[in-house]
Amino acid sequence: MKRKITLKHIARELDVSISTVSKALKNSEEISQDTKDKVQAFARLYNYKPNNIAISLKNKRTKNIGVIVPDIVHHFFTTVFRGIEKYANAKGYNVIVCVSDESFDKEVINMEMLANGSIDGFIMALSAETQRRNDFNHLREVTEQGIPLVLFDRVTDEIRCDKVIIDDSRAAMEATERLIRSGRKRIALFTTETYLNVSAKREAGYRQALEAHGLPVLEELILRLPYQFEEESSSLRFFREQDFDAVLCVNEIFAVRAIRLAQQLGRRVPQDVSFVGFTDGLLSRYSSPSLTTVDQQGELMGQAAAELLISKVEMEYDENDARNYQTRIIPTALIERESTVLS
Amino acid sequence: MKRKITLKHIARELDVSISTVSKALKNSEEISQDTKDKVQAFARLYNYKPNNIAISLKNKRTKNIGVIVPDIVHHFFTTVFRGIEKYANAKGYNVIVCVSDESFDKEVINMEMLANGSIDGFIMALSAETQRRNDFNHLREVTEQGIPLVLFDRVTDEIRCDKVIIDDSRAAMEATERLIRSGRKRIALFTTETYLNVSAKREAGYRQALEAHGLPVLEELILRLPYQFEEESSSLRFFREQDFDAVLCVNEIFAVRAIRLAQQLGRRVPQDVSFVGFTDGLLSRYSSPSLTTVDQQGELMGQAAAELLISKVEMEYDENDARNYQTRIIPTALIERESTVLS
DNA sequence: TATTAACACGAAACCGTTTTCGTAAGGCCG
DNA sequence: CGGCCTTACGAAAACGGTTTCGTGTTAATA
Repeated sequence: MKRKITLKHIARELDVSISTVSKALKNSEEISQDTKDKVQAFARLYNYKPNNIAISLKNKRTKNIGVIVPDIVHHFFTTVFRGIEKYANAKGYNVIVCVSDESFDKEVINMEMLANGSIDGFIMALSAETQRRNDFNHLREVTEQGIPLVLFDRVTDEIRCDKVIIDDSRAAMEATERLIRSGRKRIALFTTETYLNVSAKREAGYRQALEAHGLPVLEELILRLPYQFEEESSSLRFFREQDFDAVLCVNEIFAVRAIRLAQQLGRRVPQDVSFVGFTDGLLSRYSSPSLTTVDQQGELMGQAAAELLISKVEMEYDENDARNYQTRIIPTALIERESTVLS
Repeated sequence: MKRKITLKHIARELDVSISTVSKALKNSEEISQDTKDKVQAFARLYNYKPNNIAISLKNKRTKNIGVIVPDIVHHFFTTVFRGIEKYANAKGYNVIVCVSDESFDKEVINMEMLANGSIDGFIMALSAETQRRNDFNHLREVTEQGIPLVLFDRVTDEIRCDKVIIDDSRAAMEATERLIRSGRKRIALFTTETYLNVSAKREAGYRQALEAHGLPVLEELILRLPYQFEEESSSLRFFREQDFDAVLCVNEIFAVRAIRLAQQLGRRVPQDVSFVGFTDGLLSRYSSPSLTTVDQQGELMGQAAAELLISKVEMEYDENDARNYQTRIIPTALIERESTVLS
């Protein structure tokens, strides 16, 4: 086993001091060319690489960023992660991922673990439970310590920090308008039961669109489903009891499941009922009929979040103090597919 | 901004030495109860938490594990990751994720970045390019340094280390037999064009099953598709020119796309053609007809990989040297859904 | 020849811990 | 009263780097 070689080893072997080795490897002016050549050759030969941990301790910079997401087996979050990872990697940063599993406690524990020097900053989307409890002390603690924080998608107004979101309400509004313009009159909304900021905003957009076009907002056409549900009884009942000609769903799973149900009940999609979802994942693309959906452009969000974070991390203290927090809004796009009739 | 407090601060404030503070916080016998109370109270008050980096440097243990996967927007890899993360977190480890993007170079760079002290061990699935080039020097380098390595799913025989895989060939064989038993005679195989170990093994299993049941292996019934393809022309041609009554696909995307195509061409699924895929993702579950598929149990794989790695990491040097490398085979299960006729 | 500047390098502090070892003070015993 | 053992703590080394500052040697200059 070839143990990792350190400056000390090189110094001893070449009979010079550690400082000389360190400087020689950085091509310092202070060191004679002879010595530099000797040291560099030796280092190359034994494949010397400085120890990241030691450097982190010295610089008080880890070149790691912490990402906390509610779930990782989730198309949207993985696309965001991809955007983060790409940008971070290009900037020489590594990414530590923690999954909160939608749990407040796990979110807190993970943050605390990472906040003790492991990372230079956080990028995160709040867990459902955190949003429900409205308790953000763990975030406040971190920002008060001067650790940069960027929130994305699932954000809160309670915390002052950089944020990256889509305009959920606007996207929902446009999606709803798309349905209205194609002649739909009784548009249902399938949303989540648990409290999520984004769901609330999408619902607001839906209501706005209906009102703006003089359509009544019918509460009985709003179906609230558990985030992860097994059987279809409640949606089935909804299909049986309600009369509607289009559905806006706050995610693609709701949409695809609803389409299946509609088809099983003999409704033609999109002729009898048309559907629009959120999140442009594999399901939207490959289900049949394929799903018209709001593309949240996760990769762009991730990249924007990483940009904001790293710029804050690398900023000198003075300018950082200016507290010029940004909220970046990533544009969305409605991707038209077979689940809506082309008007 | 409340800066992080260190042992030194506490020591200065309480007018004791750093060593005393350190020992007092660890409840050492050496320190009087009075002093311990004083120190602990102060530490709690100022929310002292030891600096992870300093501890890592001292212990030569980072409590980080490095995970390198070819892709993260990918159902199977995320389930594996979930398994890793859960187990690792429970054991007090954090996970640094790097995406090789199926590129050899990125894989090498990522490994080198992490190998210089950032992590205690690696869990990885090889990139397609690495498998094609058959170049594993970066892995060898890491293991020679004594850094534990666990390979999963995309593994190689060239490297001696722990491995976690499914029995791909057996799973493919069983899936094929399932089709044969339901009376299918001309079974096609849709596999990847690029060289992947797992695809090769699945193909072998497919061939074995046919031969075992006295069916001819028809090379023209094997379609090799690019890993990520846009348009369907080659599969379309295949559907037009070949005669088959079942298809085994090496992943769920190939399967779902093929099913769509079949339906568009007027074939009934599963009556005229039945399909079996690999990977039990959202697509398999929610497409219509839903897809019969081989569940690779990614979460179990991830957990097994993390178990193996952490046990090696925490093992004392002596026992580690025994070189008792394991290859764990995670059982697969064929999940029967609507794309095959129930026999 | 004395002064000085340039050169090339080393000593030491520092980042924040842990841990070994040394030691001052106090009490007990003979 | 001297020796010894506890008790309770501090000094210092160590982990692996970076960086500031000091210094010995040499060569150029006055």
